[in-house]
Amino acid sequence: MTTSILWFRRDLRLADHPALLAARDAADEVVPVFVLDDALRGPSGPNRLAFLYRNLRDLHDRTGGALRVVHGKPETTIPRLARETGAESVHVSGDSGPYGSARDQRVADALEDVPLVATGSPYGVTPGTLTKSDGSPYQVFTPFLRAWRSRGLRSPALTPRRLSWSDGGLPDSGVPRDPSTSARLPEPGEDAARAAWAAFRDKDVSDYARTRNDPGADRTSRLSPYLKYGVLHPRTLHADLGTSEGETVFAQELVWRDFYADVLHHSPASARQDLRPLQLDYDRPGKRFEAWQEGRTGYPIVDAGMRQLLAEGWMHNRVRMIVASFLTKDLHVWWPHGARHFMRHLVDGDLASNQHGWQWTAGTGTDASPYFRVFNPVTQGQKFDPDGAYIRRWVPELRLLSGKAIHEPWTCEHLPKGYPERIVDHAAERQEALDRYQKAKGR
DNA sequence: TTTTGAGTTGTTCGA
DNA sequence: GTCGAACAACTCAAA
Repeated sequence: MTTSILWFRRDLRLADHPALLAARDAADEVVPVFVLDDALRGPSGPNRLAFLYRNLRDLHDRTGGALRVVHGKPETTIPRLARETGAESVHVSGDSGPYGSARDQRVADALEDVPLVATGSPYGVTPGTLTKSDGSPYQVFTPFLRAWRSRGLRSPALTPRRLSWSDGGLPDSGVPRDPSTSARLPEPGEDAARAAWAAFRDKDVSDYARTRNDPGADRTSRLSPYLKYGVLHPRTLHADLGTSEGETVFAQELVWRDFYADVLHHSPASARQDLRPLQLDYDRPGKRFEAWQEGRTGYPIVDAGMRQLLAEGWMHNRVRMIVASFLTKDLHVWWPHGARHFMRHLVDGDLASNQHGWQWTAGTGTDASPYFRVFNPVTQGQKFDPDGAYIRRWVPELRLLSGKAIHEPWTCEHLPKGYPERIVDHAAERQEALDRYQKAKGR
């Protein structure tokens, strides 16, 4: 009897899983394991951790109770598990992130004679594989998208009909208790993920090109938490998509994930620093930063978004841009402060998408918005939440305001009870942001 | 080799 | 109200 280990990381599913097939083909029985790595648990925050644990319980059930969840450093636990189970190979989905790639190298070294076999990745195209004709990485999305499309779609991996899971004789200490969180998190598990995808595909994707920017309608796919942990693979989604306008736009949104993962793969330091330093003068995060975190800025669309983040561990993408612009351009705070707050709370917090989404807004990233593109929180609200449905949902103090006043409550004779004054004047701070940029340009 | 045009997500101002 | 211009600098691919 031969044994292989399937080490799950960001691929918590059994369907469309190439590394799972590789593990099965390599041995008679497969021992599924997951390592709770403190280096990753620390920055995850309770929302993402709770969602992770719930998905691990689903995976435990799906593997007939064979999944073993172990604590410790991967470079010590994986070799130990390989010894204890007598595994002849360890299989993973590749990880090209700054932490993951270094970790996998350490594990491969520590495993010595037992090969660590990487098959596939959490992305439609493995980061690092699409390059320009001169071999250098793409800096701009649209050429990346063209290259992505011309490469062609890969077919989903078959789901094995029979698979001999084994616990390898290892003790089952179970999945830890969920950390305490009051956020309403999405339903965990592969069935829930596939149901969410089917519902979106059958209904909302047809009108996605139009409705995706309407936070009140709330008709985006909400699949990001499943994609983050690989409960769904983007390849599965691409394979199901047709060529209508909505489907094309949605597919393109999925490619953004691949693009940003590719950028981070080539510039790992950009997770913590400016990809393209601007040398701007920034303000230290203080009281205003706290007001932003808590949704008390006095700008309704900003406060609605920040409160949704705390309540759901998720924020509509249009609003993510608005609140990011507010922090970086109106409060002049360096983007990593905002990105860290997002990563603490987001249930979908993907390092590449989050850090580079922030850098796009801040103007320090690849394909960055020009410095003069400063979002106006009032006009953004009027344009994308015209009847104020989104604001009313998240800022109850403003529920009774008329459609027009809800984006500018300070124009009312009395500010509604409990709602704060504006912490800054947008017009003045916009000018301040432009002035600071002009100053930095001379450096 | 050089040139040219287009490039996720915006705002303001003045005609 | 509507519309075009201006607001940089750089990447990339096609001509």
